[in-house]
Amino acid sequence: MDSSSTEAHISRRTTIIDVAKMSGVSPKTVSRALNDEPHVSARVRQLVKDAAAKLDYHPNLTAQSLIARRSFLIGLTYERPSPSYVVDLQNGALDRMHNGRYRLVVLPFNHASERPEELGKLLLRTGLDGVLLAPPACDQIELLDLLDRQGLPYARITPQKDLARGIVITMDEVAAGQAVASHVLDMGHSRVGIILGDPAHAASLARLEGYRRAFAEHGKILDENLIVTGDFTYAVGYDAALDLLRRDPAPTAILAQNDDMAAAALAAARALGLAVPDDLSIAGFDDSEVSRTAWPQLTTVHQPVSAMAWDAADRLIARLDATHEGPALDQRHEHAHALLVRGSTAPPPAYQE
Amino acid sequence: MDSSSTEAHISRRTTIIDVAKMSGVSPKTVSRALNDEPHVSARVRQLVKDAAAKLDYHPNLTAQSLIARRSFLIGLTYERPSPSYVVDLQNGALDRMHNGRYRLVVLPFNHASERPEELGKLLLRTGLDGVLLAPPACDQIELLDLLDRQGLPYARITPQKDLARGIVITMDEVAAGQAVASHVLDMGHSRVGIILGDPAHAASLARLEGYRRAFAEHGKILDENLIVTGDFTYAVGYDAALDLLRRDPAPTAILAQNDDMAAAALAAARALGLAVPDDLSIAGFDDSEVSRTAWPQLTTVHQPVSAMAWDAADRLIARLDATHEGPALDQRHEHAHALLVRGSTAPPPAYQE
DNA sequence: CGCGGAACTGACAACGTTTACCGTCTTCCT
DNA sequence: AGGAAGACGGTAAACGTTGTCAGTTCCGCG
Repeated sequence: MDSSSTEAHISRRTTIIDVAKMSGVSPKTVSRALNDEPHVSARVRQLVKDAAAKLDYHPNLTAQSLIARRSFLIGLTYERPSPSYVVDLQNGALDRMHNGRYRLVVLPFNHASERPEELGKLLLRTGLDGVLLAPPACDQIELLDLLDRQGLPYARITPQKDLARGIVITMDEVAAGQAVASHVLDMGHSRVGIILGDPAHAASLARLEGYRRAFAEHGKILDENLIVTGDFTYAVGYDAALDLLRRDPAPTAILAQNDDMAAAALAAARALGLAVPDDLSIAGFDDSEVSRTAWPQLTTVHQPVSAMAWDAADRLIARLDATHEGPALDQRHEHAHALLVRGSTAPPPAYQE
Repeated sequence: MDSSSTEAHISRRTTIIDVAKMSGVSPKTVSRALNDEPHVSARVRQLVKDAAAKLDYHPNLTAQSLIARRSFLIGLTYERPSPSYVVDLQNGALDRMHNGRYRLVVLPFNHASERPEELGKLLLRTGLDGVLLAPPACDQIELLDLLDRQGLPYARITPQKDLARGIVITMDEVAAGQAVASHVLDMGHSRVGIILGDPAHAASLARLEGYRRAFAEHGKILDENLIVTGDFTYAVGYDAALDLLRRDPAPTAILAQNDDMAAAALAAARALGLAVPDDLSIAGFDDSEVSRTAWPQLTTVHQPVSAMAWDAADRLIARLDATHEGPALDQRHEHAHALLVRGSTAPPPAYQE
């Protein structure tokens, strides 16, 4: 009647002993055969593998971990960014781990900057072999100190500070910011509103620095009053955009530091009756899904999130699998950004014929 | 010079033995003290805790797992759905596990319907205690058979078939489909185009059944020629919408089976010069992020993904933590949908004054 | 002053696998 | 025939923790 009652029986998982008995060899030979070690004849190896298959035997990972002194768990920690960013990170990392022995544990953690040691405790408590640190955790020096002290290896994805520390996967945020700003300035815009991301992310300031360089390069002045602070979320971005657009005179272009906030600016513009890109140009950042599903599609900067996560996982795993005498691996790798010009940017109204 | 050379030293993790030595009691007592078990005097308990804190001691989870015969790992498997759906699932499940001993391992797997036993092998090989199955894996009977045979507990999120099997968290997809279709029909639409999701997801057909009921209820005919098949992705949804909108006469409303495809329909409508909702009404499904960041915001059906994932994790954990003699828990839980009427739907052109 | 019982503590085995070391028995080569 | 290399098994130990059980201490009470 109750299907769960059947499993109340002795449902002991099959162990290596069972396989040994079935194939008529010693447990140790089973181990050797299944792990493709030498000193096993082809006949016995096949015998063992058949028996294992028939019994649906899967070696107990926990026991293997205990003896290997590794959990084969890699953590990924991030802080409420946009869903597509998270998924890109995960997919990149998982793609690298595919068919490996490692498993990916997700560990979102908010407000890492305010309580780094709490995050550190979480990471330690989780029993990881290594951890992938996305912004802003990758820039929490206190956290890095703790991890170093406890000997937990980490790979940092797009950190902005202390770039000599640990495995570092970067993108030149300054150059990326400069590229998108130059694009807008090239088209003739001068009054440019800026919606910053979360100030806790060092990337926000790096991108702003890029904007400044573009302005300097073009001999134009970046109006500090047109810089407002967001936090990478749509809701706050919407208010920030409304704030900017109600200025007099209003900016003719808005640079948002991620696509979600750019999409919010798009909505704010529509609410005020402004056409994009004819009345107002909007550029985002990240090349996330929303930049493609928005209308018009957003001009943005492609951030190779998946590729960086892949790389981070790759180097972290290389580090974990390295025999300790091996030569130090190069710890740093820089990825290229790419400006994607789409439909949300155009010359300012005055310039149109 | 090379910072990694320092860790080549004996960086043995601190064990319970170290704590025992430091506090001058037996390892067993340390274990008891730290786990807040009885039979330890307050004095000794404090002594041990102090020593543990001073040594930054964290018990080895692997060893604990070995003896508990549990890995404290819960898997989540899903198949390339929209990022916000994945993130909602994860957040819901993680929210339940917060501060528990369980950890969430993500296991995306594509084309589960074509090779269920491969997915099963992956789940088994990963050493999980239990697994959360999102669509369409939750409806792969072959997979459920394999998991049952191996005794791996699972919770199914919004399955459509075999609802008596395992832990089942459902939403009435038929009723949800009926609700959104009724909304559109109520406003006076008759020529309604439909963009189905991936046919491998049983939910696609359930929602369609709901549409049919709404049409029947309103005494209207659902034109089978206006049903096109998508796969839940934006790109395919775009082509499907273009296909529908080029019919003569074109539909005055489109029901898309998820928000991504609805956003694509929005873009397709704009490409053809149609205004939404004045010329064309569009409704989505899921209440995902894109339904809020699109413009106009999409009328959609809220699917309580996070809440369902929370529930799935909750019941799965209850099952895992249950002493085997405990009474059978209720295995089924149904969540309510909610129709969200937003800006993308309005009466058809002929009805407007 | 001794006794019963509760409270506390520790020795030992166990979880399932791999590693180490050594011994035996084939097999095949010269 | 002698010898060497390869194949395999036995036994023991290890990984770090907790369950079992027996032992010790401490207390109040007769």
